[in-house]
Amino acid sequence: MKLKDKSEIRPTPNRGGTRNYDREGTRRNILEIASEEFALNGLSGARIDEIAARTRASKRMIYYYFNDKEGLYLAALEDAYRLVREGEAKLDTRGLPPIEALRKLVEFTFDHHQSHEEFIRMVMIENIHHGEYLDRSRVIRDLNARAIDNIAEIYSRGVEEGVFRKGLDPLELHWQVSALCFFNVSNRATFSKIFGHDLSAAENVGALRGNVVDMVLRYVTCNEKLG
Amino acid sequence: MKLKDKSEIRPTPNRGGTRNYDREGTRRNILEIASEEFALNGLSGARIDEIAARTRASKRMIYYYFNDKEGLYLAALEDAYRLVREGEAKLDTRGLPPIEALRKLVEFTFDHHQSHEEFIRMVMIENIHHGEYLDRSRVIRDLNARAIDNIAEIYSRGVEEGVFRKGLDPLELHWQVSALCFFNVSNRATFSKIFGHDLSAAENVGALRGNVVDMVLRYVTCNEKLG
DNA sequence: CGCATGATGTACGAACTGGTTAGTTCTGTC
DNA sequence: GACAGAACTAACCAGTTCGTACATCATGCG
Repeated sequence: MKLKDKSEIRPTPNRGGTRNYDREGTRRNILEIASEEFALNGLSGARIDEIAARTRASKRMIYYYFNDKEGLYLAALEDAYRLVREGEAKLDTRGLPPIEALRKLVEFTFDHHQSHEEFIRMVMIENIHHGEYLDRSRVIRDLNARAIDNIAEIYSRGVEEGVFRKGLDPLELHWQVSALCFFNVSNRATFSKIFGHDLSAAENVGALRGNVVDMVLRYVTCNEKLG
Repeated sequence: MKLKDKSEIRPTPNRGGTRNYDREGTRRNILEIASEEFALNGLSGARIDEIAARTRASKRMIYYYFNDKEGLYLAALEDAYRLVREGEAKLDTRGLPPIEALRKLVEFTFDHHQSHEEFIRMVMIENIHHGEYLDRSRVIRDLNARAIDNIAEIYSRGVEEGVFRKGLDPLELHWQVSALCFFNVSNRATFSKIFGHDLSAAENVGALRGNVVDMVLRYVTCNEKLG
């Protein structure tokens, strides 16, 4: 391993005047293009030359900022997680009654997955790699650790109030919601081609969304609470 | 270098006058190794040289039988689909009352996915490629066309008998079951690493399986029919 | 037998790809 | 305004990778 960026050892003397070319801008530009390419083509499928060509910077800059291809991939993966988790933080279910809170959470999760296909693809790609890069990233694990807090809180509130069944595992619940929201985006290509009917298409996705919510609510609520 | 002694070389009775050593055997051997490599590394990640090295045959034979890398990948994809669909054909729910039939179908689907990780990975990989190879394969589409018949039949029977709710779309139902069974395998790596708890591990998978069945049944059945 | 034909191995090469070398341009500082 | 060092580039390099040309071998048939 080589010397880490000296820029980190000596923070950029950025005070006052508009500093240098555009360190952060270049880095971001590279990262954005790289994210697109990795999400589209996978780790081994993406080409450094292609990324460099589409960048405002040069190929050498990629190695300058990210060391190697894997470093760039990891940065893209971290960025993808960061982006969606930041988006998720916008969901606020406090104050809502448990059933409404859960409904809102499922709808939000569904929509959020739906509108972040690039993230879904990165997660798929990372799973193909057995999560080995996620493993190397403390950042990502920290980022996700609390992804379950929300649903856990809603569930325990619902149990307290007697509207949710006892004995469910919040982690499993989170898992089930994720499954129903993730698959829709991840397997859209094969599913729609096989059945000749695209459930994730704009005109059908609403029905599916409603049924996913329905499925989760029927699963969690006590029977007599639902019509 | 394997000059098999001639006693071994007598497999297929070559009709039509053309002779052969073990045409079908060689083909299968290549295909099996290739399937492993593609499932493990993806289309761009897999290496023809590596596949050839692990094969009993030579690299030349791969091109002889499969033309190019994409041809080999497509053959591996088709084979993966063929294998699981053949396995699925073993499920027989005729005669069972609808609720039991659906339970059996979900359990079977869950287990089947669980025990065919290689297939799941191929489907993931194919989705990464936007289903473009599946698109080229009439074989696969034909193979899958009736994958939905079973659940559709069970559902309509259940509605007739008054135990299932009316108005659900069998295709959507199939989709929901698939989601709950697929995700478990496909996202195992990232999910378990993030939450430090592997829901798909042998000791936990039973609980999850039961809850998936439960979720589907609660969704489909009329309320008063379930405890 | 010997020739046509299909099956197989060996060796090689053109193009590609990740990564590096060597050098240039810009900027703040003294 | 000389200097140090950061930001940046073009050209290159070494190893890889898909694919092929060609020789070879086995067998059936005339």
